[in-house]
Amino acid sequence: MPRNRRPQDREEKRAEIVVAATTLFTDSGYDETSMSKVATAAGVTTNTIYWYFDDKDALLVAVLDYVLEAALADAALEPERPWGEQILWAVDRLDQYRRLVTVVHAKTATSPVVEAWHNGFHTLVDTLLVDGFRRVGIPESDLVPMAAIGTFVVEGLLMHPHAVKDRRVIVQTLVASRP
Amino acid sequence: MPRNRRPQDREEKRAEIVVAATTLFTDSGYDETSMSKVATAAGVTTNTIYWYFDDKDALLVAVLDYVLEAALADAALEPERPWGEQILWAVDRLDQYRRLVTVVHAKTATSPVVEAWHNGFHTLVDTLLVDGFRRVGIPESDLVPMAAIGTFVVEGLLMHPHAVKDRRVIVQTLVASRP
DNA sequence: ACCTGAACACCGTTCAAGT
DNA sequence: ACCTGAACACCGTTCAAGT
Repeated sequence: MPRNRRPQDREEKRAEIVVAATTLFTDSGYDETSMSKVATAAGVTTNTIYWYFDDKDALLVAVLDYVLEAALADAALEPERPWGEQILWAVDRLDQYRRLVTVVHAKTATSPVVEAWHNGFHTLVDTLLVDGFRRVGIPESDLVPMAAIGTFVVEGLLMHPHAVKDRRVIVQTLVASRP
Repeated sequence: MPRNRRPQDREEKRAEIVVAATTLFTDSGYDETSMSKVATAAGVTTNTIYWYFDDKDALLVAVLDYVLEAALADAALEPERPWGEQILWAVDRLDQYRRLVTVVHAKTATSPVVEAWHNGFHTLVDTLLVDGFRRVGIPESDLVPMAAIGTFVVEGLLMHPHAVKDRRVIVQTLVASRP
């Protein structure tokens, strides 16, 4: 058995746990999903999870990484769109992860590892929003506050259910607004 | 002992529990505060709390009501201000309750009683924002999406720490924006 | 290196029993 | 009506023991 076989297996097993946790966390919620439920869904024993992850927070971060990576890969395949459509696409794409969005904000206050992920996520989103607003002609001096407002609108739409039509009106109003 | 003495006592005892829970929930967090900690702080036994509240979620809602009522009473005492200053005052006033804001959003998905409070809160905030934006001359047709954006900005500022100065720039950009 | 059975301390909640 | 002691089922996490 070659030496590089093992790490391969380890990654596969780890991934199975992450996939199981993703489904449960997004559908039933983080607090509502016990480690033993994740274990059962992944076909392992509860404490086996602790061989792969430090604790439940670390498993959450792994789920967040997994979900974000998939969304970014999807985004790369998508055609260029008008700026408003781009934002709406992202909101639609992330809509299924509402429960992750709320739990990240709640856990950020107490879990350093979740807080770190949250910071990195906001840095990424901020970069994307600054670029987008620059492209539609927002003056350089207003880009930072506009990106902040954009972030809050995207998060707000993810945290509060809205009809697809209402989302559209809100986002169009946002991208059409000028300070 | 007159018959109306009892309800008085009951309210006092209930209020003591709410005050104790408010401090603990806002400072240490909801999940991090056990019912037994609330009980100790309030000088009662754990299960006495269940005589006054259905469960931990109901206690959270009582805390939310208490905190909101105090903030509204404060607001009534405040002088009229320019629209942007009004929003900034509210953000400053509610800043201490960041942890309540995040936990409300997280629990809304699973607790009907928290969800009901959350809905009521948004109805209230929406009314205030529509009025405010109308006063600064936003056309009637844009009031609804602008109020939604305003809500998301206020919540976003409460959920993400910002320097006071950055808050000001963001809110000023918001109120100066026109679709 | 990887996995498990059994335990630990703690949690929200309940309930029979007291006054 | 109000409060308690004691219990219940469950939780995240640990650890000695196995392979």
